[in-house]
Amino acid sequence: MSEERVIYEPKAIEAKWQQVWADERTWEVANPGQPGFDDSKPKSYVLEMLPYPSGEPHVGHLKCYAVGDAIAHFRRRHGFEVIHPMGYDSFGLPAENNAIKTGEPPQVATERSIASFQRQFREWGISIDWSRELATHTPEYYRWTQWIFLQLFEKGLAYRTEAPVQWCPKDATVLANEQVVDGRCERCGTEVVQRKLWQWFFRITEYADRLLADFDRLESWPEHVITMQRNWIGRSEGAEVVFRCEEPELDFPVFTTRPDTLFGATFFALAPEHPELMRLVEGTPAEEEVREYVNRVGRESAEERGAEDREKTGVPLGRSVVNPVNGEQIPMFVADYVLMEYGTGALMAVPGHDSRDYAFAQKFGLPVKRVIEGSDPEVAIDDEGLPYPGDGPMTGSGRFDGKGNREAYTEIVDWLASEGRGETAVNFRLRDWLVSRQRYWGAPIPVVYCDACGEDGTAAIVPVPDDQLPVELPEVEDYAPQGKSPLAAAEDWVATECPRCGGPARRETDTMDTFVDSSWYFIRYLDPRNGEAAWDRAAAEHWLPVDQYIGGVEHAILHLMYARFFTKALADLGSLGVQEPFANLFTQGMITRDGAKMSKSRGNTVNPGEYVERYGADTARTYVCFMGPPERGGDWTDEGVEGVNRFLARLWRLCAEVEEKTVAGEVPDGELDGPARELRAKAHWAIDKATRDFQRGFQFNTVISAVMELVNDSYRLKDDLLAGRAEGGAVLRFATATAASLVFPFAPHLGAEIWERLQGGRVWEQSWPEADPALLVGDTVTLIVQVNGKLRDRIEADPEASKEDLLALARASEKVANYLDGKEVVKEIVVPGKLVNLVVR
RNA sequence: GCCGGAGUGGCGGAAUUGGCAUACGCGAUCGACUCAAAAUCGAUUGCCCUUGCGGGCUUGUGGGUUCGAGUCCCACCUCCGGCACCA
Repeated sequence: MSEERVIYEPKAIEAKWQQVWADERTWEVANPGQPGFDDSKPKSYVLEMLPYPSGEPHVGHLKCYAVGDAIAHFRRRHGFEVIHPMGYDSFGLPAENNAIKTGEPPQVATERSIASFQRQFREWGISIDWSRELATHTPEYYRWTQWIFLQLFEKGLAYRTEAPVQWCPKDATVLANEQVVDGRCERCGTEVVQRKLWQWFFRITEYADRLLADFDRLESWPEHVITMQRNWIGRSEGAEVVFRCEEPELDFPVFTTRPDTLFGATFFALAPEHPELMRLVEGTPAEEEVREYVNRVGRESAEERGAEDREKTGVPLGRSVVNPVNGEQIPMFVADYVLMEYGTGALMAVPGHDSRDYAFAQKFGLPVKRVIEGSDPEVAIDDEGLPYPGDGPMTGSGRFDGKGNREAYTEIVDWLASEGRGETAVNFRLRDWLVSRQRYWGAPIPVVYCDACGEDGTAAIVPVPDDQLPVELPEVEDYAPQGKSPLAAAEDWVATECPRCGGPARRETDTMDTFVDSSWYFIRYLDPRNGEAAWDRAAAEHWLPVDQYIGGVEHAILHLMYARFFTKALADLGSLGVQEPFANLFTQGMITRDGAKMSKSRGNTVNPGEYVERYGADTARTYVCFMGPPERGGDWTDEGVEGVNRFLARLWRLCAEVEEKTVAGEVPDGELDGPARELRAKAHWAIDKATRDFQRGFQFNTVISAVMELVNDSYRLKDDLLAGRAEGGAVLRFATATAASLVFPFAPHLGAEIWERLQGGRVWEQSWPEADPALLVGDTVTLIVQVNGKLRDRIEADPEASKEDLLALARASEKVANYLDGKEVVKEIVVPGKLVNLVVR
């Protein structure tokens, strides 16, 4: 090279290696029993959440796959057989909304977007096993989504019922509870309204306890994700207690976490949606007012009703129930602070010890009764110190008076249980998963309705038999929902034959929530071309669970909980041998720009393709890993990208010079001195640091900074090394190749190229380098000398020096002597190899 | 309100077990190269006082433990995320 300038041109390097990986199918792995299966290696399943293909990949995708790919490479080079597949979560609303707007069929836009993702994943050099690629919108895939649905149906885990559900008027579909955020549709932000509709549900509530208990089976999940799921499931222990209404004769069970306050119940409230409500008031003077109230509440949005400082409202029913602990008649109300979705839709109100009941009692002039001694000034409103939510001795509670409320709690429940009027109970906030959608672009729910097979004028639900799957999406003209699924318009498709009796029947026209598709894709990757079964049991057995899952924290509740539920249900069905799908979870933080979340409307989006074009994929990938700890967010800056590009270019130029001026060969592992000794030690330090930080929670930012230090030192020492003996050149070559080897998981093209030039062969076939522990100990250590805890001198010392030697060294320091002058040393602290602290008076 | 997480230079961040605070990168300043610029290479860069030598201060705030605290304990402030009339 000599005078000619060496320029880092990533385009050529990247194209070269991408071609190698494609031609040689480098990242493909075989299943047990297939040719090429390597049973000598332990397996590792590294998986990033599959992308939703809408438009072009954005910078969040780049980060997710850059992080996952680094992990995959690291594991491969630690001797693992790594399975690292990719697919597309390709059903869903955006493609359909686009279709409504433009008339372009959703499959066309979806497949165009998939092509763009495929191209960019290849341009980014992500090490994907392309032989396992899948897309959830293809009949080959959703055939098995439908099969799983039917398995759940047979087991009673999928069911159809009429229930009040959240309806998004804009998207004209129902939503799962999890998809309603602050009373608004998660996707479009429209306020949702409640409707009573016939819908399909998955019985996830049956798994609530196991979803909680099995957090213990996970190896490593971020604590906050577990906490969020735990809160979402919302398990409360308490009691179910029956309050009897004598006129009309009806039993009203309630759930309470405070059976110890039963003697303080002074009224009783029902949710406006309570099924027995109208029966209670029919033909009474209260009927009119109650009906109006219920209608008014029904018109309100979930957001209005859930508003924080909302004043309590309600209407007396003119009826009463009997408190089972003391026989008192207490008045009944309908009140909208009672939620039909939680507990039994009815509650016993204890205004003395619950602030909401207290507020209601105040408004309606109802009695407030103290049954537990004590006061909490933080919440107490009145002079009596009520309401009081805390613990204390019982009062006003008959024979329980004087006992601690915790003790009374158990006794009251036992007593009610013996009388058959109550029992301990557990309640969950978690609701069953509403999976039907009145939309086009999803997997059809594979059932038909047959009048002939039904009874009492209701049609029978008949599952579509396995050999008739998939139930393929029909083509339609108009994708716009009309309050019912657009599939309903495909009349030829809807009209079918009953698989049971052969008579005329109608297909279900709802499709499945796309979260159903993504709840099992990680299993399909293991056997993606299987036309006979959803997966081969042996393949699933071998690869599962996912050893490392990587994705955005926004899926902490929805996707991750649904996938856990599916895994457990499929295990119960005998189709899987694991209880948890994802042993380790890593959630990457969001990249912002100018301190704000990227959005088209704000105009602060980053198109990764542009940066890949300008600086190369290696720079873009390394940058997102270097910005900060990957689990945290970070702000994208062009200067930062340039800095990383500068570093890679610097490494590239170093390689060029080393290639020209040194010869390939082993590093002398014997005695070295001077810069050769120093740089060899630095290389081993970098190996050690990079390896530990990689393992310690994927701290890629410091892994990369260690490689930067190695490159910086190589520059600093290279002229000396090249001018000196041959060993110097060998060490420089070793240091440069080591830098390439360590940076490979982030910048795979450059890493591969430099390794090939300097050492020959494929870097990904090399074991991850190991630091020689003997070289990690320096020739000297810097002894910190403190006087009264303040740094006064640094002295180079022998790492093996004894405490006495170190003390003598410290006392011999002139700088230290100034501070000891005329003072008495009262204490000497010596930490061998580190510091001496002299305490003087 | 409840439950998490975080506060370190001009900026992103580092600091492994309680032991050199500010690694690495960005930005800035200066120098070399150049007619010049860019690129590159090298140097400097926490704050304050000081011509210099040198000294003092510094990890959101206040206290504590310790020979020694960014790190541990107590109280508080601020920001971010999640949940929120859940009986």
